[in-house]
Amino acid sequence: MHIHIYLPDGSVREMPHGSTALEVAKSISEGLARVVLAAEVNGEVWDLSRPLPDKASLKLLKWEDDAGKNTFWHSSAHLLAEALEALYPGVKFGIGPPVENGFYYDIDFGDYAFSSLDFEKVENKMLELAQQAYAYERSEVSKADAIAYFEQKGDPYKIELLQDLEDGKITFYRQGNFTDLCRGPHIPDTGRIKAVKLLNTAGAYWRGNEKNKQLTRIYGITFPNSKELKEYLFMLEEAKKRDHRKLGKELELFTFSEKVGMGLPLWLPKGALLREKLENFMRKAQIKAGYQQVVTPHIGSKDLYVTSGHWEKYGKDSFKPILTPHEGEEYLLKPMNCPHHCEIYKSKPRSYRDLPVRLAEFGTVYRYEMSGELHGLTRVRGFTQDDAHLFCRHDQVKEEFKKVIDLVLYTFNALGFTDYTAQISLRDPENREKYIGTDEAWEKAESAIIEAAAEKGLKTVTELGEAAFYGPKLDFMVRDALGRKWQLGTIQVDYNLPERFELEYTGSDNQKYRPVMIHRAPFGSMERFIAVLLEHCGGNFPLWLAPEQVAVLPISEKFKDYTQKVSENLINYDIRSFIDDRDEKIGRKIRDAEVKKVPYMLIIGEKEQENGQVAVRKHGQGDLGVMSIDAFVALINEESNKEINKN
RNA sequence: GCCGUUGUAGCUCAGUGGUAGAGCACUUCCUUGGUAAGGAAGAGGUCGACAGUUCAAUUCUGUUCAACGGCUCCA
Repeated sequence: MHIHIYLPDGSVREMPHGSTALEVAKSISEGLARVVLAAEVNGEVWDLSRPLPDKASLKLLKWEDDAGKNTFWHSSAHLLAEALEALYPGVKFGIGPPVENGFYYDIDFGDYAFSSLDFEKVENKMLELAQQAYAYERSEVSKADAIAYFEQKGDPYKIELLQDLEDGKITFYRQGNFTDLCRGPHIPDTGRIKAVKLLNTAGAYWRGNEKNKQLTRIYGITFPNSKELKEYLFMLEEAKKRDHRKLGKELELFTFSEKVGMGLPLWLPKGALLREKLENFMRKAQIKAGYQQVVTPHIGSKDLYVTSGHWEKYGKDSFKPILTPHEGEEYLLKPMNCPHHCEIYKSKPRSYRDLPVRLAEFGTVYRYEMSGELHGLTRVRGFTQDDAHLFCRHDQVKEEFKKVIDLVLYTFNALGFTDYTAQISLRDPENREKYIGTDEAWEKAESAIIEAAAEKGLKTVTELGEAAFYGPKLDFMVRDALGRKWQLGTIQVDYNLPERFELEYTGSDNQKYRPVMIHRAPFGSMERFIAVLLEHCGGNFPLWLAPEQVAVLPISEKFKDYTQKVSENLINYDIRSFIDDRDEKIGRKIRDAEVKKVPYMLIIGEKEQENGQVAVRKHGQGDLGVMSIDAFVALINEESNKEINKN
């Protein structure tokens, strides 16, 4: 009796009945058998030790495959649990899944405060257990037996998990002395794990619910060899160097002050200049796209937000209302610009001929974020949105949506973002009562977004249940230096606010109609965008954005007058520069300008003065030779123009 | 908000139950130097804040504030 196994290259292998994926690997080569971690059997990931069915399509998963890594890390989580059980008898186990970079296990340590000081001990224990090369053994158990096992062991979390599982589909995995409830699959044995590093600990609520007990989550990562671990740790160090909080301080872009308040960034001169450049870029693009700028106050009457529905839904996330001293009127620090813009729309009667009306504002908003949530510039309590609201007719929605996608892509392109994902967020079909608005309106909005994204050729992922309460949306997400995902640009359809504010326009038939509203912000917030941009370019801004474009470096004070002349020339051409006239050697001035990541340096000495030239040095590249001032100005202008207009 | 870690000079960080340290930055002086750190001197700290223990606390204990790593949330 033989079975037939189909391999990814199209070949078919004949194996004895009952053969496992590991045996298939061995039949190909011993080397392969040593590195294979798991098997994908008919699209499902399996242990290597399970007998294969006839006519199975088989893919052998190695470290290089994401599913292989996941299996490896999942097995590592079990190894961590085994080590913990050995070192801290009586600990209770939550869940221990693989994550993007490694794995974690949620542990109830009882009264013991587990901390990073314990890491080394646990790492050593893990390595010791790994060396025993215990096999991961799969067994099927009945629900009653499974519950009995954990009752006897005293693991209440596992019992809670078991309650939700269907009898007959429950499996245990055992390696060494440790048995865990687990769907699997796992790598063949612990011996594959050669390098172990625990990364950090964190509190995590059982099942992610704030009302439940908080467990200690231990994050770790493992590798099949120590070289890869070293490389990973090196990469982590490099990423830390790009952290926007570090670069923001070093490059003097922004700061925080306890006195001003947490989550409230202070923009230093260079950071403010950078923001201004980005705002001007967006303003110009928006004018081309037919937007009009408006300005609205930082506070608005509470009534405004009661009308918009935000008070009811997000009142707890706003700063508490401010009262006027005598009348006791209630005002909110504005958490949103849209209600204000609705009132601007209403300030005069609108005709169908006027639509779409596109109102834009760099609007600063204030939202209460929980203290533990604040994070550099990416999560703050006061921030400026590059906000705009488009009021249009139903038949214009899709077209407007597409134009906004164009604007977002133009922006990302100009700033060098190529690694982003577009997420379409739709309503949760199970929970329709969570949302404001009619089914009909929602269906129209959702199909408009899906069609617009498809026609623009966006690569998208669709998430059910991620929509805002008032409408579906399209978000653009990018990753920061440490791999964390951040939402930047957003486009949202809103059929709700026009209703609540009773917005109208007069149609060609002289009847009144409701416009549709589109909220959109290509940057999202200036703060978050700059944070991500800073990490993206590692502080080496494109020339057109660099707060300081040119450092003018005289070799000695003898060339003071000529240096001054060069500087005036640059100012005349709107090139941002500064003179370093300290009593230092030229090598020192160059070093300091390089560290500050100034794109260009001009070295001014006797030769340059005599010939009316400048010696040009480019950041990160070195000496470009001498040229006339005019030639340098042309070089700068050409480079900036090329950067902005690369679309 | 919750759990854990951290808090010493402008920055990066040593250190101690008995009057506080380094490097860089800063100030002054010397140096006038050609493509990534010239030399010397000086100034700078209520050791996050508030209590407690102690003859004595920056050090030990408690509380609090903030930052960091997560959880939860994100119009």
